[in-house]
Amino acid sequence: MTTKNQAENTCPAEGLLKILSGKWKPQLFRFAVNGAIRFNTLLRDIEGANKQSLATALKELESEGILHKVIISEKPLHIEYNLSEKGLSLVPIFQQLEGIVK
Amino acid sequence: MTTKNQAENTCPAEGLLKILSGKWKPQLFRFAVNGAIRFNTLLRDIEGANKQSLATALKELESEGILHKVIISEKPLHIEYNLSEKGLSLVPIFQQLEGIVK
DNA sequence: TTTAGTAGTCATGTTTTTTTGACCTCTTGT
DNA sequence: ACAAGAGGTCAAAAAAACATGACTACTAAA
Repeated sequence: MTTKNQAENTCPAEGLLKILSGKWKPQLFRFAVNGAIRFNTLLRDIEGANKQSLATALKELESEGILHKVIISEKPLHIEYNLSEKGLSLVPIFQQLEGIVK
Repeated sequence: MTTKNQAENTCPAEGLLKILSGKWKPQLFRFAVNGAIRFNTLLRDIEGANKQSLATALKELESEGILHKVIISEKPLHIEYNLSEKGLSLVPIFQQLEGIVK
């Protein structure tokens, strides 16, 4: 008995799962769901988080097209990260996952 | 501006995400979706996989209630892992994820 | 009795991820 | 001029995840 020779065996969801499960990523995602997020605010609000990891996480979520980096050129010029379309499409998935956890 | 003081900040989906994203886990899951899986068969069929990691992955998926370990006391006695109810409920989530990857 | 298959464990080593702490740039407030 | 906040980077260390190889126990066939 052989478990189907799906030799070329890369689960399509795998990459996305990895991206979403890195340290701090789920939190970042959740914060982003209810509004734009900013670096130093996150650093203050997520206890235990550190610059480097947040920077990496944001960069990865951005490069995966889940967050958009926006430079707000106003009075004290700052940077915001918003959920993209792709990011939004993940919301129901998180909700389902939360439903399953119970 | 403070990103909502959801100080006690554990994303409910986080644990599940982590469980699903460990090495070989997505593959194990996929194999399990189309039928019971067995240790040595997996070891042969998943190229690159090693005993230790498979054992750990199976154990974790089992302890999370995603797989059930079944001892088949037949002729040459062996062990099978099947998707549980919880495991089945993850199937649509994987499908959605696959739809998003594109 | 030796070999082969199933289903692992254990100790160890390597690799990858995360964390720490120092440093940098730019802008605004005092 | 200097401090303080925003938004980082870099090198190095610590921690977590993965891989390797040796070994175990049981069963069955040669």
